[in-house]
Amino acid sequence: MDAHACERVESLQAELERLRKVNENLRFMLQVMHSKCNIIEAHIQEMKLQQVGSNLSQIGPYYTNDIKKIARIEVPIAKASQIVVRTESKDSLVVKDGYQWRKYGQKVTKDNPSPRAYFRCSMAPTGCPVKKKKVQRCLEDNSIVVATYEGEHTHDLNGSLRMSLSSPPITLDLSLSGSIQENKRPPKKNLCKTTTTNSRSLKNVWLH
DNA sequence: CGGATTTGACCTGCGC
DNA sequence: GCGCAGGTCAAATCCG
Ligand SMILES: [Zn+2]
Repeated sequence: MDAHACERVESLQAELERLRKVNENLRFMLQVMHSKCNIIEAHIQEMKLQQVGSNLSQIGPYYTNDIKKIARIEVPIAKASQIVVRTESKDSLVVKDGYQWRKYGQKVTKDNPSPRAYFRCSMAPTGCPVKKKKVQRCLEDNSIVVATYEGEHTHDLNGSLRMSLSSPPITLDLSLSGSIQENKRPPKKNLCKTTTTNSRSLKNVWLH
């Protein structure tokens, strides 16, 4: 065996690993782009519906079915924010993001082989209109989780989690809580906090 | 013992 | 109406 061959094999393995990581990042970014596209599509729909609604109201009274439809379609658009989170291949579908959620359901969907989990805020009697939906595993990459939040908390993240900020075994929360504390979710801005595409700091992305 | 999770049952909108 | 697909409820169970 030449040392040449061994060396070449090693370098090729290193290259393979590097490319694997690159591929991982690209998958993540693709997921982010997909989510953004969904959001843009939703906005276009909303604008269309507004136009149609105004036209119809100009023309005259229309049926309550249409009103119900429009309301049902428009309401989820109004209050929905997504976050694309990269986890470290944990099965734990239980998200610890600084708030405390209570899981109330889980269903498998038609298109996604992995189930979708539903959460509610643990402080419902404290007046907290929230609904949370979460689906994981973008069909092959089990390290990507897309969480969709609906509604906003009225309470701060008191009452519980004071996680260590160093390196907890659960991977996906510290950067998230930081973004919550800092970004504070501007109410009507399309700004997405995308962590830089540098090398490893690509963790999660807030979309709105 | 109290709260969270699990998980099948149940409900509801929607298309046929 | 019927059936499907997705969303929610609630009894049972788990876990500290
Ligand atoms: Zn809350």
